[in-house]
Amino acid sequence: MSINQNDLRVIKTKRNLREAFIRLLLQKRYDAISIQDIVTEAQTARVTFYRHYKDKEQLLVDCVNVNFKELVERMSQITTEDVFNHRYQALLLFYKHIQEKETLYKILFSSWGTRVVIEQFRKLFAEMSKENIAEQFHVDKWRVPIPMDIVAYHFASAQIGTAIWWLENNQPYPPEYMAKVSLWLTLAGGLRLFGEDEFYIPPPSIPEKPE
Amino acid sequence: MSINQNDLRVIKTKRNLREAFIRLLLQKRYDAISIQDIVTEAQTARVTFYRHYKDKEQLLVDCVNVNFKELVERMSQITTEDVFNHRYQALLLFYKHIQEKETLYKILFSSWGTRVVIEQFRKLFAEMSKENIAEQFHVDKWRVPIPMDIVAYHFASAQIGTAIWWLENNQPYPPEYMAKVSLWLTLAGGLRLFGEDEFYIPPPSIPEKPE
DNA sequence: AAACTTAAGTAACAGGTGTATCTTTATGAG
DNA sequence: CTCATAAAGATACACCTGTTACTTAAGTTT
Repeated sequence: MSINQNDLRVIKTKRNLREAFIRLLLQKRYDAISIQDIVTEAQTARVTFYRHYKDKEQLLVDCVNVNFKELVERMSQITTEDVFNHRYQALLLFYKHIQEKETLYKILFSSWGTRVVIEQFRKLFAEMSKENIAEQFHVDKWRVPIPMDIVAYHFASAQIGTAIWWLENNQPYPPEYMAKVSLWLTLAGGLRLFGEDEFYIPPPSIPEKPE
Repeated sequence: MSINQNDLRVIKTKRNLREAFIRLLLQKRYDAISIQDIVTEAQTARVTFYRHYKDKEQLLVDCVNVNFKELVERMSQITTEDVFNHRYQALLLFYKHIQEKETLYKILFSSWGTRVVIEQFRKLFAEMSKENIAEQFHVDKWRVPIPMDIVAYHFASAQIGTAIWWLENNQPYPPEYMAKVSLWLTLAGGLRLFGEDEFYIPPPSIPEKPE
């Protein structure tokens, strides 16, 4: 029934399509690229495309994923005990990765249809944040009653937002600065903007979850 | 050349299309709705659609915008001097608005193509955050050297992320709780997760902006 | 109320999309 | 090496998209 992803022909075909797509993305906007364009560039039949991908978006997701394995791989090699430092290193790699693939990511982020990329980033960070925060929750004497999912989503989205700003404004600051700012905003929050004691907010208590 | 937006016929036609679209969205997925479907439902000609909207997405943006005017209107009527409380009230209205239009927004958020909505939300919050933060920056004795744009994007994205989580998880908590959590995470950040003094991070100094 | 302006409707077209059927050919298991 | 298997290629189809040229009719203006 379904296609054997280990078949040499499949691997070749998919790589072919990905590479053709990337080549086209360097030439024209995402929306302006038709499936026909992609298969022509990849020198294959249109039907073949549909055998592997539901639509153009799925091909993009595949491209982004392949690229991401690299980033995830790098992040997994960070060797620090310090959670704070770990988070900083991860963010730094994140920004450096975007910088390294500047041309590609600029294109990816610039056209609307490609918010796919954002979604992938979000998932990655949400996963990462979840782990970090989970640890903290265990050793945490405060036991802040906020569901971890919310925290993960909140932090991940915040970091992605900052990164998008950076990209859309042509990277006015170096990755080191961005990682530091992003981390600082996430951890210290706006608290300092308001003065520390003046606006102290007690952690909200968790309400009954209705069935 | 361009179409007179005040012409009664135009107003009628556009409202017609919006309403037809919303009706269809309650029946099937965004992707599954064709322009043909919309104009059939609206009892108008396909060409008419294209006279007013570039594509399906632009119609959606219009729908979202119309809905948003309401929210923005409500937010503008908050009458508190206290910045913290103002922000809480705004977030509360935000969550209540989503809750009020639950069915619609669930559909809007559920399908990928409709991340348009997120984009609109993001803009709204970025604008709001900017204003609030701008004020704070003026009276702030700390003078934290982080560009306001970054701060706005960071906070806005964080809040949107939290809201999406809430929607995607079928609103397990009441709006009051969500507004409080969202605000607490934004302002107090994860600082408390790590213990306050232990991980104190000095605000990053601003680097030279390269020409 | 009549005349003018301009939006809506009709019809047609060149592309693109996604799917089904059948043939050819590359791959990998024995 | 050979053969069964399954992926790639060729062709055709119904439907959708975005656009143009032209006609009809609703609305605005005087």
